[in-house]
Amino acid sequence: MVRIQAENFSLDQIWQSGQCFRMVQVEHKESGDKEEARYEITAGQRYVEAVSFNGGCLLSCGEREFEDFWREYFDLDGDYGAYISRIDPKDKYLCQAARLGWGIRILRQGLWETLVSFLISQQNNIARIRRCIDNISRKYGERLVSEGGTIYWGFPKPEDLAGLEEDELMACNLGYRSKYVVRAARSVVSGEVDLDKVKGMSHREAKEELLKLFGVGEKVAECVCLFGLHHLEAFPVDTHIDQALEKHYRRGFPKRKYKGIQGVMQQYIFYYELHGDKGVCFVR
DNA sequence: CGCCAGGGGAGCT
DNA sequence: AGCTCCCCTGGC
Repeated sequence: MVRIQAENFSLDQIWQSGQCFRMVQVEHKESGDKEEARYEITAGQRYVEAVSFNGGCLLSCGEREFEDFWREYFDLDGDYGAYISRIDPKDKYLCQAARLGWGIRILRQGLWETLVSFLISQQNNIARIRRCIDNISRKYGERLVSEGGTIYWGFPKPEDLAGLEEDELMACNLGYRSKYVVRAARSVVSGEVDLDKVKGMSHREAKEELLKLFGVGEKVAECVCLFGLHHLEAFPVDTHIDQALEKHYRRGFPKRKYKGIQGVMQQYIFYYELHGDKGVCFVR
């Protein structure tokens, strides 16, 4: 077991931020002041179970596995306090958003995995996105067993999907997005789009490269850059963000002020728009 | 059954 | 840049 107790880190908020569709909340208890939740997290070919409580969380892995993978995955070396301190105190809206989403981290998810996830995300709701990804993992991913004996499925690799018919993933409930995923897999396998090269590119270059893929537009490309490449300057604009900008930033979001970390601010806003009305505010 | 929304995109002008 | 049309499911 590894205990994570860091400033500006909340597993619950990360889950609620909806950036990872392979993080599943399996239990949620609330009694008085205490709040506790259990999660199953799959990333790439790895799996871990987690319990969150007021003040931190526990991971079901050893120190070695944690240092090897999860520390980076959760972006625990990022200084989110520094990001938050850059927020303009006069921007009450953003201050409040960050006050609510103080524990969000931009997870460092795998590039291919993120690409497929957000191809599936378009015109789709989060519950179904999760189901879709679970379906393709079960059908085309590798069956693996955790140290604790839990069976889980790794994320299918491009080669696992490139040979399918374009509509074959409809059986996994992807709907019309099936051909986006299959074509993306083919483009990657053929080398038409080299994901390893994309990893070394600037944000502008990477985005341009991703936009070559059928089914990848502006919004999906920015999401892939933010969550799959950790380009913190990426600023995905979906329907929620668009509405928020309309309401609070009539002259456009002041990206200059937050140069290099616009993506973090985007997450605070996104989270606030989705959960702000529920009054969710975990005690620090 | 119809209607519509769900973290858009392609293909036009 | 803005507009239309389109794709598939699930909920009502």
